[in-house]
Amino acid sequence: MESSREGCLAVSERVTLLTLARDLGVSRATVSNAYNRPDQLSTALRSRILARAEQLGFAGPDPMARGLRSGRTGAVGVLIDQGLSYAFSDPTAVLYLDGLATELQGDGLGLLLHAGTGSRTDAELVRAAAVDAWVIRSLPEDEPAVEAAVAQQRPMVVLDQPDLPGVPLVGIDDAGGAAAATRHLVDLGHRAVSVLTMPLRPDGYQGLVDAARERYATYPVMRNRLCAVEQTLSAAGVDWVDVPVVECAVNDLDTGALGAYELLHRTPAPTAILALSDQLALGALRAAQEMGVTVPGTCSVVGFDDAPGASTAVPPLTTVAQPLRERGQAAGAIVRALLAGEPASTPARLPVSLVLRDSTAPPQR
Amino acid sequence: MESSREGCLAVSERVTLLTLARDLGVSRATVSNAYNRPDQLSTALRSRILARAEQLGFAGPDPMARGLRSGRTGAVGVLIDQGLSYAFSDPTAVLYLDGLATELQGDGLGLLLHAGTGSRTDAELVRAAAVDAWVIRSLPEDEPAVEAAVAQQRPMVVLDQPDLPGVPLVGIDDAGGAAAATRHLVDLGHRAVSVLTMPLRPDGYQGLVDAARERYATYPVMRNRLCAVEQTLSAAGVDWVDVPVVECAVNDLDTGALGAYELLHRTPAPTAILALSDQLALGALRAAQEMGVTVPGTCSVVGFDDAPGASTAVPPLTTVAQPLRERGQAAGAIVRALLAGEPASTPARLPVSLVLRDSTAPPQR
DNA sequence: CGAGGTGTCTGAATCGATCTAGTAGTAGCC
DNA sequence: GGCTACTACTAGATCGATTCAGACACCTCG
Repeated sequence: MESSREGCLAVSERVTLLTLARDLGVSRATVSNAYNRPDQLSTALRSRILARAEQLGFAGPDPMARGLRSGRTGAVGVLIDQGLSYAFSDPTAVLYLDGLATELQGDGLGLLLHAGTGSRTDAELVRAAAVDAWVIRSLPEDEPAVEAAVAQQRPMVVLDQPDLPGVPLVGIDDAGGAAAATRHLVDLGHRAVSVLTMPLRPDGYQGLVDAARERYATYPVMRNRLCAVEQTLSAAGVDWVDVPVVECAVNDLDTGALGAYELLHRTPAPTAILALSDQLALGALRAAQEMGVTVPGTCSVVGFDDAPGASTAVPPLTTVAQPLRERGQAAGAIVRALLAGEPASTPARLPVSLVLRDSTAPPQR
Repeated sequence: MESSREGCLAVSERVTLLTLARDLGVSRATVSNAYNRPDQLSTALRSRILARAEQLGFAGPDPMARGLRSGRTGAVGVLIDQGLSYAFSDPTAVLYLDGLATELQGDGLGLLLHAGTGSRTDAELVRAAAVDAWVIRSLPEDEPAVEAAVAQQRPMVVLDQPDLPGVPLVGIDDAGGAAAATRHLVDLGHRAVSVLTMPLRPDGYQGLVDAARERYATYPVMRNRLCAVEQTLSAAGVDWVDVPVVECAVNDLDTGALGAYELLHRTPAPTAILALSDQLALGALRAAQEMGVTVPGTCSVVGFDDAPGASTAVPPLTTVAQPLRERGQAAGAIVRALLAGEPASTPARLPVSLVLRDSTAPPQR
């Protein structure tokens, strides 16, 4: 018998498995088993251990030590772009996170959020993060934080972009969706189409996009969608050099409105604006309203995502619908599979569908 | 010299500090220093180590082991209620998280999100989470996950509720705000006031609140606000038993509308609805509109929070403004201080202010 | 009676780093 | 030469658990 006099709550030392074991005169292994393998000891001893642990203020095995030994932390790293404020303000991002969290919660996994804003320090944070797996959504191809995550050699899933070799990707048929939206406008008779795009590079650029910038965009999703738009328009006899493309530095309503102003002020005025996200499309609706441009009378507007808000916009937005929450769940399911040691059943790209509402119509003559 | 033949990328074994040290013929301490204390070794050796590490695919010291030894993980646990989907859909919660993240990002801390939904398994997750500190927002007093977090004996900060002994709390003057809003209605001449409240207990109850439920609410913030409303109305000569209070099971627009329907259908009809959150107030606006009740003509509506959306509502909402993002930042600052070993400078409750807009007016005669 | 089982519990190795104290080696200085 | 000062690096203890291979007692069955 050693010092520990009676059951007083000693303020001094930290209580560990060892402390508890000594106090009770059993081995560390037994105390560990009391927590992790109830079948390995008598229920009597187990409850004695648990009771004493409670008395001494022992909150259970140290998560860090346990993690080191067993190789699991119970956290999945989530890499988002632009910082949390942006991620939370983008409804499509919220739905993704929600789907992901829902899927992982069942396995007792929490989400460790980290931003990838292009800075070196982000990469440092990622390098130092103790997670079981990484889920990355919509980051540019050359993001340092992504490289840091890849270097950790842990299970990993990417949503949308970037496309990393050997890493399962959950994505949609971007080209198909963009083509369908474009074709819809073409079929209505539009030829003076303008395009509003999300960032092509994370450099804060706002304004008209030239061919070089388009070709060397580091966000492959936007590259693919733009490319599909170009092809579809070309096939309809519209020369791509005559199609103004404005890049919005931020994917939100205000910036979308800003970009739309620029497009609507050009001559000849566009008869249709094809926005590559609903946030931008909603911004375009607002800009049009403020400029007295009727939609779809004077100018049609098409979005992409079918985010919440698209259907209740005025007018309701014609857009390319994609399964937003389901994508998050799909990513979560792959993470679970990978952590369970199963091979990732990389799903095909999820299908999209054009939803026709009231923001598009044939051009006025 | 041992096996490791040349610089080939051995697929087989995991590379650790030790592997690398052996490979280079230096000690583990030196390799560790190459990463953590560049000043402790010659730059020549350091770059040799780093180069070789890159070759062997060593991504830096294992975060878990480092965490065990140094007692830091670089993650702050965030406990939210109702699951992520809800947290992300509530704009006040998003602003809080944004402020918190902003404040912590600088110190290289990530956010580990966990939900406290009242279930035992949540508590297990919390117990097993490797974090440096906990930040809790708006959970009931008897939440098991909270107890689990407290038991960990780590630095901790609470936002709004619950009020835990010895734990710094960032909050606002709830009673003052509620009293101001009530007084405003009273001063306008309202006597038939109805109240719409957020959950008093996390049991999903929806409907009229009786005295017992009000008294034994496990969400102290709502308890306090209701209490202030009661006192202010009593002082104005309105008997509290005549004031219908409807509890909404979820703090969102739809549920707020539901609650408002119930209130507006009662006789005598209220001349004013005091909603204890802006989400509920916005729901009330919608319900009123759908019922053909004009606001503020037939019925005034007051909110609480000044959330985004309050000022652009139709009509713009009179509400109690509180510094939403700043609260998150304040919580983050306290966490940083605690982690730095400084004592928490518990701030006084942050001030609120009544913002008068167009949703309130004197009652029609 | 001995072989085999079962239920409990222990000892010691191990996870992969950090950190303190300390050893060489070199240089400066009187 | 002898002393201090400084740089560059190392050995070994340590963080707090998990886990596997037994040890021991007791029971059962042929």
